[in-house]
Amino acid sequence: MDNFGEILIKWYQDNKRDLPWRRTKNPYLIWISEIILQQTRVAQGYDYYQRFVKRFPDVFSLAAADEDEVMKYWQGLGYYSRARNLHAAARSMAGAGGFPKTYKEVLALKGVGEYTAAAICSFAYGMPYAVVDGNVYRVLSRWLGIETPIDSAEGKRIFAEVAAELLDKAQPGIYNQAIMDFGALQCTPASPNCMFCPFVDTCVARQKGVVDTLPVKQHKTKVANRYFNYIYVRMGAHTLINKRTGNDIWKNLYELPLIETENEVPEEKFYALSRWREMLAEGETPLVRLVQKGVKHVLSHRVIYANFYEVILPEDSASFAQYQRIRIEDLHKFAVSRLVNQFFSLILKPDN
DNA sequence: AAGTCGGGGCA
DNA sequence: TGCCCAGACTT
Repeated sequence: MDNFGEILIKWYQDNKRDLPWRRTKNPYLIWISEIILQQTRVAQGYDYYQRFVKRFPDVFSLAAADEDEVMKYWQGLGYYSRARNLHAAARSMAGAGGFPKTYKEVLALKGVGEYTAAAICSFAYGMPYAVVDGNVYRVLSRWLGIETPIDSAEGKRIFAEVAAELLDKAQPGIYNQAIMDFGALQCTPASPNCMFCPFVDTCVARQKGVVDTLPVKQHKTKVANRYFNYIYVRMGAHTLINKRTGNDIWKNLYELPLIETENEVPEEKFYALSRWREMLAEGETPLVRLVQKGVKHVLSHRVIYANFYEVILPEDSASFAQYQRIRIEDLHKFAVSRLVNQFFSLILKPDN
């Protein structure tokens, strides 16, 4: 036992996790799991997978669903373009008769890039395509001592070539699962378990003492602030919502009427905002109060500071005419961001 | 090539 | 706090 793949697969047999999407060769189920797990830890995506495939057991049931319902099943998971693309791809596949059988066709599905296509085709069809994900970058950069940045064109090329060369072409599915589990469980980003690693004697990074510095990433995301002022309108038993449609965060999720500002707007100045005045019908002076102030919502490259105002208007008010009017008790049926959802949790409690 | 898109877990 | 996670898409 002297080559990388054999040692890796031996480690995998002793340490692998028992995961539901590993118990099937159904390309649809594998596809769903791979999309859910993009930039998402297994622990975070696990329950979403179970609920999703129970409701949408095949490509036709997913294709037949409304996008709003698909988004609701994705609520809270993040990167919502995954859900939109998943649904669009399902409709495309249903129209074509089912899940595609070739790498080229799989790669052409919306939301499926080189990593996901390799994963699906190796796991479901046994095709010899090597996955290159965050785990693979880490494991290979350390074992081989590759210092080329993984987010450069040259780095992507080099790692793809090395990964393809190391792939066990007789059992590509097992090998791909093995290298990813090895990265997730053994060769972890922080404090990897080098003491009990089967590659401890051949790992270049270990020999050079640079395990902590690999893989190299050249680009760091800068974080910008945004300021949201949400308006919770109460008109008797009704409230108002809106679907986000622009090319922005939370596209196709619902939210309350929103006024975004360049800077933090203190309560005294909120009432003078022109956009706020324009939302009101002529002559209406609603009862307004600031319910939640300065809620900090952290995303990967944005920090949102949100204020939540409550506005009380008569049941037959003509204000906020451009928004969708729904019963307050139906709020839970719409897919919303974590930020909006935490506000709903607060206001829907009986003691508020 | 760089920017954008969520949310959560970890040291 | 900063970094990372079974990445893909747009500009």
